[in-house]
Amino acid sequence: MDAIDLSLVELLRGNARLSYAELARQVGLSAPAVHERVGKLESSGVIRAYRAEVEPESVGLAVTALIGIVEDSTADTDDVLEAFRRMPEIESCYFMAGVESFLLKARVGTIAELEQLIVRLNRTPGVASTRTGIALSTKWENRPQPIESSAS
Amino acid sequence: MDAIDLSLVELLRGNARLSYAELARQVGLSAPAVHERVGKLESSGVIRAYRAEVEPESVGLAVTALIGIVEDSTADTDDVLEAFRRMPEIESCYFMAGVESFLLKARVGTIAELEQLIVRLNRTPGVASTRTGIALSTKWENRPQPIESSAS
DNA sequence: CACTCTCCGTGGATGCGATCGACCTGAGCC
DNA sequence: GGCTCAGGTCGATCGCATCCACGGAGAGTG
Repeated sequence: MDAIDLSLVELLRGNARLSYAELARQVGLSAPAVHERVGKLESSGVIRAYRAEVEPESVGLAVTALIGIVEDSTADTDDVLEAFRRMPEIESCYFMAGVESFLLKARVGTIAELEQLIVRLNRTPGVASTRTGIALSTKWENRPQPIESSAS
Repeated sequence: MDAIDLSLVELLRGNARLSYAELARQVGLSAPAVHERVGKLESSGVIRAYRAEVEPESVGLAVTALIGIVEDSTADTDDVLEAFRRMPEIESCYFMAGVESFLLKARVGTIAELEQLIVRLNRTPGVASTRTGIALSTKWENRPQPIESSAS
């Protein structure tokens, strides 16, 4: 991870569909050199995936909710996680410090579907309680932040 | 937005670097047809961006926090938003129902930087109080969910 | 110092993909 | 029927991705 790798990561965070030739121009190397560097960034796990960012409403996901989860005393955290993993509505899952062990971000089409999701969450073994907040609007999400030069 | 558009969106959510030729093979159209459809999806705002998803630690962002914001009675929500927008650490910003008007997801390098961010947030005009939860680990994030056939 | 090994690059060649323009076809409408 | 338009296909051209052979800088070693 030198300065050029950081530039490549930053460029691809801004636009994942840039061609290798274009990346090469931006960082001042040849296209094959860039190709190899990006390949290494991918296989070393620095770059995890390339994703199109989609307006959720236009694919029928109008409701966004953030849900805190309190585990009960019998909970096996791995089992709880596995149960969450099987619920496709849960887009993100953070393991938190504090009373609420997890914070989930879920997207569903309707409030009725959200209700069903919450019921399922509360029925999940190991879950003591849930606390749901509804997002009225998403001002922005996953905004890439400029990278400073300090990494492994 | 017909079924083919939905397939294209889903394919690109899974891998934003697929070539038009490959997309064309997957959906059973010619490459120019796919090119035109994707272009329309982009300009109509369904596809907002293409982003590389990066392991945060490897770009020096080891600390993730979720911060609830309570506005005070004098707050102008637009001004508060604008102030948040100028803080690059804030990756996502949701406007919420409930006592806490906003929920922010922030990423910083160190706990000390998080402390500074929280101080800045509390000093922001219109902000009455903040409540911060620290993510010990991110189990997953922005997982694309399979699309059902029902959209505009 | 000179040798060598390795890493990381460059340049050239080649086949595939992006992209443009010409043309085709079916639906809706007068 | 005949027009028009949206949305395809096909073919051609050019740029890009990708493979390969080669070269130079720096570290370790006699």
